[in-house]
Amino acid sequence: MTPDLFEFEERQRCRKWREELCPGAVVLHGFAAQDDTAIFAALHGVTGEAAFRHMITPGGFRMSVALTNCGAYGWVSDRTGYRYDATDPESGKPWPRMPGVFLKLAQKAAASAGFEDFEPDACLVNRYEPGARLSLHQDKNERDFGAPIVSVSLGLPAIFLWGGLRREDRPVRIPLMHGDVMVWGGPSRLCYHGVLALKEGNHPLMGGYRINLTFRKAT
DNA sequence: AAGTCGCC
DNA sequence: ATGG
Repeated sequence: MTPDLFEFEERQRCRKWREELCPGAVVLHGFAAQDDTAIFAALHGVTGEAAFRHMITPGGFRMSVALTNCGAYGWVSDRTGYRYDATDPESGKPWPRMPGVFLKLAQKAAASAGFEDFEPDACLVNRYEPGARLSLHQDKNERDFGAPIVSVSLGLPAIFLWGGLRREDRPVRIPLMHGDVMVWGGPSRLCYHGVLALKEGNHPLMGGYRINLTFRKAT
């Protein structure tokens, strides 16, 4: 198959995905770029209180992505399962409070995508190093799927995988760069998604990492 | 179960 | 290298 034909078919698939599989998902290119130094400073505050760690999946595997949380609730995984917890299992203390710059950014992005009054109570902070990946999954540990998901990309670029509502739906590849924000909710709230293994690189602000902030209403 | 592997 |  020629590259042109491949690109044409990929475009067709993207259109089908937008219109049929995941309506309501939005990519806001560069939306967070202007705030990146403030976000970076706030991030240091959060990770100083609750360090990145590699959680264990119920299957007993170590996740390649390191994560921590801020906000009233944090997403945790161990051999017993996935859940939201108000305390950090590493320290027994509450998660760091959600920085104002995080909350405002999430609310502004949600509103831009048509979701007014987004009140996230959980912010997952994912750190990808080269080789780290996230296989296809749904965000479904939240109590109420009425609220959207807001996902902020910082640092090294990554290829995001956007699937449909069924695991068998072949994902579309979406390149995400520093400052890009994705919002999905409504009919696309439970779409499968993942991230391909991160490539090596250097970013002026984030160095050799990709940081992803994911805002959710957990309760 | 948000993982990894071997095989094709 | 990629994907089932």
